[in-house]
Amino acid sequence: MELELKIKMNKKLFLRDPEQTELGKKIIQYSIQLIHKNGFEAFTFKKLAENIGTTEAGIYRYFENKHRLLIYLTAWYWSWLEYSVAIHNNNIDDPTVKLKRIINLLALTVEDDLKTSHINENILHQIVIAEGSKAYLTNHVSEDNKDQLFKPYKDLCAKIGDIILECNSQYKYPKSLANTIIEMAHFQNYFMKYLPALTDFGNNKDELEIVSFLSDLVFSSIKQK
Amino acid sequence: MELELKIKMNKKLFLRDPEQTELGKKIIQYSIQLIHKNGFEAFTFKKLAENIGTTEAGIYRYFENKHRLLIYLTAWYWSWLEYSVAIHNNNIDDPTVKLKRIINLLALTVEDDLKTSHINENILHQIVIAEGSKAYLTNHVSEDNKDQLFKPYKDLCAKIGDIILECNSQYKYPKSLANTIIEMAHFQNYFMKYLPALTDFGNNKDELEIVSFLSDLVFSSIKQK
DNA sequence: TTAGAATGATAGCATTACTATCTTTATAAA
DNA sequence: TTTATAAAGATAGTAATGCTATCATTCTAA
Repeated sequence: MELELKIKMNKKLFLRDPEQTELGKKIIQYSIQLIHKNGFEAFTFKKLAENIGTTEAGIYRYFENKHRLLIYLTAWYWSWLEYSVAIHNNNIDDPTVKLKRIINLLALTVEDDLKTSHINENILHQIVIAEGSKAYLTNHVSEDNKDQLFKPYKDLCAKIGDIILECNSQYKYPKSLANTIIEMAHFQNYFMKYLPALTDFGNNKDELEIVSFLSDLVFSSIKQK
Repeated sequence: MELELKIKMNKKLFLRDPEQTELGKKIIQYSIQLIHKNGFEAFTFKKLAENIGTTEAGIYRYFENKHRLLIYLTAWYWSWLEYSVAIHNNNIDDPTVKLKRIINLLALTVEDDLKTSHINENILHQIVIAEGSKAYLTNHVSEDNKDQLFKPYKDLCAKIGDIILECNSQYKYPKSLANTIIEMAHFQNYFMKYLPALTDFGNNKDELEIVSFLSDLVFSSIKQK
């Protein structure tokens, strides 16, 4: 059985839908590689075009600019993660267990999903860790937000927030705690790798320690007094 | 009584010390204004030079590039905040009180410190909220870290971590919790302003709610079982 | 008075971030 | 079979960005 997974993306994210053509898929595939390799600042459409074997103008037919492409990639990732969370929490009733699984999904190394042949989720996860916040930390965040570009991120936060409320319906900050889990899963991972003095995880660089930290943080917060 | 406060900065942050000359101080002063106004991406040395009434090449004598200037500004801010924390917690014994005051300093609107005439701390705080993480979210974070460019941030984290341990010497993640407080104070502020659906603070946009959220998060985590 | 440091003025250059246009190729309907 | 039309290729061009270099001027401190 061979399955293929397609995520429906907001049309404002692109000029031409990259999922619909071979070149489009290559743009996604190679941009993930390149951004991961050189970082978002050093990434240009010219270099991407050279890697793919097409022209700069060709890329511009799909994405307005590299920032839009970054938003596309992160939005795709959050959508995929929400789907992934749904799968992993299927048939689970205990909200505590659900929350723990979410923390695992956020903090542990992601495996490549074979149902999306041109997207390497493992690398995309690393991009989201290192570059993800740049998607919304811009001067045009409000306009982008009006265009619903951050909806997948918000949706995931909302879902996690609901599970937090399932754990404790009295807890006052489910959404803020949800985005704290997400952001901190990524920040601790980044700090552990590149600025280890900022964390308590020493040099063993074990992602399970991040899970422990986050679990402790979350469950002590939402447990009833 | 008129006081002046000077913060000693790591020499690798600049080519020529901006605190030593009039032009240098103007670079700091106007870069804060411009980055705040247009965002870091749209900020260029050319525009800065035009605003100051000097030339692009003149700015390059002080800073290697705009990213170094951003690191300088954030590093300066963290140093100033550590000093500010020290002042506010002077003569306080109860570590719980100290921690609460730190959360207030991080999450509430900062007032301009008149002891630093060319730096508007209120605006700089807003820059650190919106652009601060870009200082270390780069491909050259490790080299920059070797040059100690992030020391002020680390120092502040370490100080906060120590106070967390004063509250509960058994708590396992003082440093990670410290950077969580710092980052989340800023992220919640940013989300409240620009992506309010992500938070539980509704439309009243009261920074005191962030203080409540963070206090709840921190003190439920470190309270002994 | 004179050497050194800082600044001003100007030039130049490779790269980036696009936009435009024209041609070719593939596909699918008339 | 012809004929639209959509996608891609090829090429050019342009303003802005991110620098570096040089030479002249001013200002200050020995």
